[in-house]
Amino acid sequence: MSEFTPTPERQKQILSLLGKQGRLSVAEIVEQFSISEATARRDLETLASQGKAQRVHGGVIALEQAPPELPILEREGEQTDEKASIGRAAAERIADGETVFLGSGTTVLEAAKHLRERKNLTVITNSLPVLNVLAGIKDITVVSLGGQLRESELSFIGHITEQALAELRVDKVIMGTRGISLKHGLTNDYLPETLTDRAILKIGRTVIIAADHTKINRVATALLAPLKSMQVFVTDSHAEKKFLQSLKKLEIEIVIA
Amino acid sequence: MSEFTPTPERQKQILSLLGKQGRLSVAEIVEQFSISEATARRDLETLASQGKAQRVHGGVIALEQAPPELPILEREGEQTDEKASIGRAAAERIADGETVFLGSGTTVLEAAKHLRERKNLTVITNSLPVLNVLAGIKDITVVSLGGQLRESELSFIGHITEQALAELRVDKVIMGTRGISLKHGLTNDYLPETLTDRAILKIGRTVIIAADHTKINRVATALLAPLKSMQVFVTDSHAEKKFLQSLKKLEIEIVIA
DNA sequence: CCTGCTATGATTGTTTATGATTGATTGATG
DNA sequence: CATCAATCAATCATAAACAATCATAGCAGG
Repeated sequence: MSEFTPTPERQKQILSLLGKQGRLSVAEIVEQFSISEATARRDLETLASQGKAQRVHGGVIALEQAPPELPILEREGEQTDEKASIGRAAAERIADGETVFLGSGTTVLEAAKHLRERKNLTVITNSLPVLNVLAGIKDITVVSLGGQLRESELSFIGHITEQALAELRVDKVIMGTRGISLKHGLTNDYLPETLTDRAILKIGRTVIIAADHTKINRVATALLAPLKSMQVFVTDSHAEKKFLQSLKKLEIEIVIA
Repeated sequence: MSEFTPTPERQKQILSLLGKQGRLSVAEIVEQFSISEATARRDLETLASQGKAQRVHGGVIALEQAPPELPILEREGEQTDEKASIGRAAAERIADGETVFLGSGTTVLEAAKHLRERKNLTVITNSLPVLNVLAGIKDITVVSLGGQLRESELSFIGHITEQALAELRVDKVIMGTRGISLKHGLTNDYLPETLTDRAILKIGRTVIIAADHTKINRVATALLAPLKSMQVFVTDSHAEKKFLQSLKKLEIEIVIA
């Protein structure tokens, strides 16, 4: 893979780290990015001059942010790189002209970002962030399931959601999961969402599950569906080989992002 | 390998690679396509000048798609002050604990902003901006009608929307309008939305129409509803007195923001 | 065959990003 | 408030990346 990290890119990463941690020392940056102190300071100087961070002796601190950090936003940032490439790989399974359902979660959101250049696409979703990412894009018809907005995930669930699902069919479904294991299949951790998610799985001919390696062999509280309800599994290169082998035996296609 | 690749084709491939990796160094391109650095740079220059990639020292990075300015956002700014105070006045008609429907449009969006501090409120909406304004707020239950997203207004319309409406009833409806006249009543300018809007008017016991004075005596293309289907009209102080008098005779409550 | 055009690659001097060095500044600690 | 280690700004050196220029090869049209 490319180790090429241009300066603006690195500064963005610093900013993102800063957002997560609230503050960063020069030393931390030096270590994290393998750059000299001089460069680290120059980056901080740049960010400070752009008003994106506040410089202090020894490092930087994040600016006070007005909008309350929503859970889904907080979670963004963990395994960011993996999630981005998984999302990208999942998006590549979608062709121009198709109708696709996108579920909630940060990985799926990454996939949505990469669908913006598709032509003549119809996207159905129950995720508010996905709606925002795809709203107003030419050549993409966006359909939202309605329903009650679940705060933590910013996704719609409930009776209205399921009623809307009953009217729709799609070529492909891209969903995330909280846990995937050979024994328990796909699991979630919020029961009311499970009913909605099950309904979603049924409307697609091809189900693509996108999940980074930390989800593997993990079991969340609510059983969602057996493994065989998915056709494609997209994950990152840290995924345990043995697990992937077992999936292959179940005739599930494996994509390593 | 070693196929001849015409220049535009190669540039497309570079773009596609960039989409997958997020960033590309000149060196990577040189290697991948067996071309000289000069050519690689020329390609990147071309792509950058077309706005398809962002050039940085050492290579390029993928653009983060700056969401195109949406019509509704552009429209924000006209009569901003009036709309803000109309929105506030409309929001004041809503009490803690009520269930309210918010339609689309900038004036209603202003009302939504002022509902954020209400307790135990249930808000139903078909407007994406309203969803975003109220998402994740404690003490507010947010319910979205689903449906097809109408680009220009960022509102949901269509069959799914109306189906969801059939299941819901609210205490109060706050809506905007494109035109309001004594003779033609409330009018809109996009026919498919009209059906949805009519359905919305039916689910509320009290209908509050919020519209600045420029909408008065204006007639848009699609007839929406007669004046008597609204109970409260909120407008600004520039509204024509005679018009307001006539509304009062129809037992419509007038609120001047 | 020539002529002009385009894409390319090589060469050049210039600019940029970076890391090292140095002496100044800071702020913690006794 | 004096001391000292940490941190800093300023400067310089260097290697990588760059833009500009020119030369060449391939090709189209006359």
